[in-house]
Amino acid sequence: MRISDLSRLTGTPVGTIKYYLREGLLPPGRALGATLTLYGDEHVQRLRLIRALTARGGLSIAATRDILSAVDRPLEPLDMLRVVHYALPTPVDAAETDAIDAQAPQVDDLLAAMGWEVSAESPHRKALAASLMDLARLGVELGTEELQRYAEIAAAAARLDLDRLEHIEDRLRLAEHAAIVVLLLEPVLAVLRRLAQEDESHRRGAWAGTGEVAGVGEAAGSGEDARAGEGGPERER
Amino acid sequence: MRISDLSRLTGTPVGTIKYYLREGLLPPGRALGATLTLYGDEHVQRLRLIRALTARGGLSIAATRDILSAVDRPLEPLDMLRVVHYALPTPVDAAETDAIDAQAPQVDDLLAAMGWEVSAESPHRKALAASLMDLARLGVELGTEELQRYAEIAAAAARLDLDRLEHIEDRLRLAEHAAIVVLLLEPVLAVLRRLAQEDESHRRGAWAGTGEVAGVGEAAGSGEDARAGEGGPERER
DNA sequence: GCTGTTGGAAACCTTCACTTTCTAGCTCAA
DNA sequence: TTGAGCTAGAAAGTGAAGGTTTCCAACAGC
Repeated sequence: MRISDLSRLTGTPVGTIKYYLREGLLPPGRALGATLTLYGDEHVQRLRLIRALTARGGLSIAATRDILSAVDRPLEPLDMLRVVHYALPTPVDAAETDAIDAQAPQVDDLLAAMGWEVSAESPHRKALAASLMDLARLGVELGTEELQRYAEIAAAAARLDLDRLEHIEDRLRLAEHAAIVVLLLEPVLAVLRRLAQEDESHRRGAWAGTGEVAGVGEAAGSGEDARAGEGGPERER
Repeated sequence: MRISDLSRLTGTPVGTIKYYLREGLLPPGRALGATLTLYGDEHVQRLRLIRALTARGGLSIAATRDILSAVDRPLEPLDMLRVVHYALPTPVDAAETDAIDAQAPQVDDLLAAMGWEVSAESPHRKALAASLMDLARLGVELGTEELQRYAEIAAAAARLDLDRLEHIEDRLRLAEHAAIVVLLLEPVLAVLRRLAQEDESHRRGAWAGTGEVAGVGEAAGSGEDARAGEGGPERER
């Protein structure tokens, strides 16, 4: 197919496709002449992956390129995961290294307590320390015990994640799936958590207090609504 | 304290503080003259919250403003959660409404199966549908059953989240904590999941095949003794 | 042959989150 | 009381990111 077909099939403007080609996110097609280059189904799939990683996953073009280039190398699953993990943006302010390092023991303790085997160089150690520092500064102390409970939840998610990969034989398909599972299931989990938060706060209606609602009418900025199906506290577990 | 003190205490440049004032993220200080305005501890705390939400949570200035303005209204916990949820960016391409709506039944089924009570207008319904659409297009079908397992994990997280809020009496503190718990615990959970993924893939070493590592860094800390099963949550399986 | 598409490069655009610059007034130590 | 150094507030500028537009010559396909 030609570039216009690719554009039509994926809903991506031709200009954008050219941009991705230029940036090396999308491999070049098969050039048949000065004005004709053909693309295949793999380009369609790749383009969808690019859009999902950038638009949904919020990855930058550079991070996406790193991850895609890793996906194209047939790595061991473990290496694949590491490459994907390392390519991920971990916003850690260089100016705050000291304050962040102060949280490192708590991270080490957690990993030890969970019995997790994690490379000493994993960027996620620092990322976790940075988040804990933020929380501490804001007066929110996550106790060891509570952190462990979240860690167990994360472990359960990770087991499900890896279950999805376990049966895949083909290396390249595995690599692509690893990237998808790691990166695109994260927004899924995040949104499920928010939905669950809403339900859970309905369930705990009693705790919500008695009051009628103050001035909620003008919800901030965007979409507002009246409280639709408000069930109230009559709900069992 | 004056603006320079505020700057020093939080590590935020004066210019940036002025910018936040201008954008309405930070309430104005107490003006004592044409060139002297005093700020208090609440400004320090607010500034830290702004930095955490933007730098760590990745929120835009506009979303942060929405959330902060909600935090300043003493709402019911339930309303607070809703306002925070609604202010969140949910990247849903308007051009794809049709394809997204096609996934709505699956979302409804999930909510019904989980017994979750969620407002019909919740933006997260569409957000979830959009993610499922992406995954489907990429050839990753999340079966109902598997989706439910993730949903249970999310529910467990949500229960922990709300546990943190339950005992808070003061409305304004509660509002702030709700925002923190919803928004800043998300990166924590995400990073814990990644750490757990690494551990889990080590655990499944057999599946990883035999191979030595291609080109990527040091082998992950192999000879560690730290995996004491003590104290911490014992792993089953 | 005529109309429309393509490849490739370069210039351009928009948004975001700050930064810089400027003016004029004020504070405070010497 | 003087002058070096804040300070408020507005306006303009910056740099990165992620495209988008504009060209043009070379085809493609009817």
